[in-house]
Amino acid sequence: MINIKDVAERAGVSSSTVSRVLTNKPHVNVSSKVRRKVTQAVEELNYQPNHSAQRLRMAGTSKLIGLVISGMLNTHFNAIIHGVSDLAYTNRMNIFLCNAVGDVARERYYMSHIRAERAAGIIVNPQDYDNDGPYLDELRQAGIAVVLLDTTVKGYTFDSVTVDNRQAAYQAVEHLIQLGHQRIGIVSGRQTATTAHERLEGYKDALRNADLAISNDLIKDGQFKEEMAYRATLDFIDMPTPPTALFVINEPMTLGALKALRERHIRIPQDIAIVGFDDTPWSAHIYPPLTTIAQPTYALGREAVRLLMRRIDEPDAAHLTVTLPTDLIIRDSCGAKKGAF
Amino acid sequence: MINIKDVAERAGVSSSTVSRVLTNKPHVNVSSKVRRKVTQAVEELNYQPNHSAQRLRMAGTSKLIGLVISGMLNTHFNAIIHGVSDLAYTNRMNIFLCNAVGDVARERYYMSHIRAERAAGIIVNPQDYDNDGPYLDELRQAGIAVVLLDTTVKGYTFDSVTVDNRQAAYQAVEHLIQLGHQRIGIVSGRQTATTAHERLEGYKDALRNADLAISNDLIKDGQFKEEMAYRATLDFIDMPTPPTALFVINEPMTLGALKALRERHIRIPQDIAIVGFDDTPWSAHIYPPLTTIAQPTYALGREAVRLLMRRIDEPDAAHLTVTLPTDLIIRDSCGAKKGAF
DNA sequence: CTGAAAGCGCTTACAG
DNA sequence: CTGAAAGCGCTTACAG
Repeated sequence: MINIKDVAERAGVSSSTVSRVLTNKPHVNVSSKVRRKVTQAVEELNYQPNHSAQRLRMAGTSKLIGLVISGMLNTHFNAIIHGVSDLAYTNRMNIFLCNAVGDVARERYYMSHIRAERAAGIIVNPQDYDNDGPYLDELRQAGIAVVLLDTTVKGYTFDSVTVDNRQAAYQAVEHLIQLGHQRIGIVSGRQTATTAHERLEGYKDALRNADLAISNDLIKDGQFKEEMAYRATLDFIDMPTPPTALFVINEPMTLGALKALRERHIRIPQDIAIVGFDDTPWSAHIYPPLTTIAQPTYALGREAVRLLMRRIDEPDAAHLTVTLPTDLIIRDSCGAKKGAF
Repeated sequence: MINIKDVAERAGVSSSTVSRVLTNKPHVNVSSKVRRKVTQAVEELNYQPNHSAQRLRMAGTSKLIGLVISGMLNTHFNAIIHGVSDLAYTNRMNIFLCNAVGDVARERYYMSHIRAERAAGIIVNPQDYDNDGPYLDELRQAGIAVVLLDTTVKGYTFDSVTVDNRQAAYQAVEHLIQLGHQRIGIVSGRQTATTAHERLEGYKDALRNADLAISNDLIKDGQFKEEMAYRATLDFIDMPTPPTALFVINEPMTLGALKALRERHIRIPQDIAIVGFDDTPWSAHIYPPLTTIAQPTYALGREAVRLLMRRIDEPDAAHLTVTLPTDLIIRDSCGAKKGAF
């Protein structure tokens, strides 16, 4: 592996000079003759500066960012990664992808890795509202910019990018109520995630607002997982008086609910209406086309990077929360297009 | 940001000693008293060794791997990333995620970044069969282990993990032929990707084997993109004698084809049968449920890491190609379940 | 068992 | 305009 000294030797200059032409700063002058010799040597040797050495030398100018997400099997996060990677590329920042897979210990491991790498920043979808705060604050203390994605964290304020989950859920459930549903079940997620908590609150708001009772029988925890939602849905079906509509608060769980309904030959929306959360390219093609809350996923990813760049530039700027709009996409699974119940 | 010297000072030892207890190598001895003092100081100061410095010092022992994929909006790659990230985590390797987005220049940028980071290895889905070889060989010369994913590269041999694309395509098209189809269109991809090339060859094999003519009218390039496939499908529909069946060779393009068919109210499979490539959790829920070739995506990701670890350990081992099996999942879009034409 | 010293590959004041 | 030297934070022979 060739280094700056090799280049210097080949070009017949000092390594200081090589560095100068390569870093190419506005106010340092190098004669064009020397510049040419160096450039040529770099090309001939196919020299590539060692980023580790550069980072070591220039502490605090890292071009690395950590992206910690809680799962890959979810179009929501996939699209966020897409948005993050695009704007990161524009800024020539490089991404450590950290897939926590819903495992808090693994999330912690990744956080410490990001610190050990002296990344400039971290974009994270915290999994543990109650306990992640101190860990993230530690990163911040260590000079790493922190931006939260989707969820927030107890006791600490960070820049964050999210949607109004409560309002979005309210809108979804209100829509079902307007279609005449009175018994609406919700397949919710881990309440340690603020997204799940807020979506559940939005569900309750909508019921309250319509003077409908809030019944614990109609609230089931699918833990954001397909399999758990599958079982929760079966439980709903097996109730003496099953709900006439279901609100399922993420994509994998919507798949689980659909699976359960299919197996039991429950017709959608005639027997049970469904509204999901998160739109995917497939949503329009399923049977029946899925009514769902769409999040601006790609934009969420981009905004996260934007906030991060700002925080890196101005570590002491006021904290910002960017809230992006959601969209209730009405298709057929809610029954709206076939008339109210 | 605190460093090893701070720890040494606090513990009242030299930084050599701190390093010794932290690296914790089998045959170096540190008295348990000193060990305790160091451990305590590390905890009190919440010290985290600087990975860049470690890498610089211990050249050739990087724990970083680059993962270069050609797109994020594709369940295939998402699941591969999942597999890669899981096994990487097991090996405590960390991932630079590089989303080339179908852009060769961006792919090249990422390759040079990975080299500049002195990563231990790179797992890459090369986009350009004709020209990527020399770039990847350069990485290899620089001591970076290379594993190819899905596609290969002209003129150079690397470890690679893939499926038998030609055979898989053959099976898909043969299935359509057995159902009575004689005019089978293919929505193919960039021929600079070996996957696309091989799938097209498999398509031709199946036609030839059934003594059916290979017509260029029935071969359209969707460039692996939804929008292009949408247009290609419209073109198919508008032919004087449209095909009675379509083979679409990846997920985004299948979405595009479905969209075109829906818009024109073409019934599947009665008017046109469809077989896709790549299974997703949604495939079973669409209307009609999609017949498709499923790839073992998660396993592909894991195998790629396995090959990479092997190559890192034994840089001069013989090159390996791991070929994983695909599965033709017969649902309804091919018409098999409703009887042959 | 422990410490002082060298060196990994860079960048950047400091001289000239 | 260019070079010699120091130093970023580590690890590891080398002494003792």
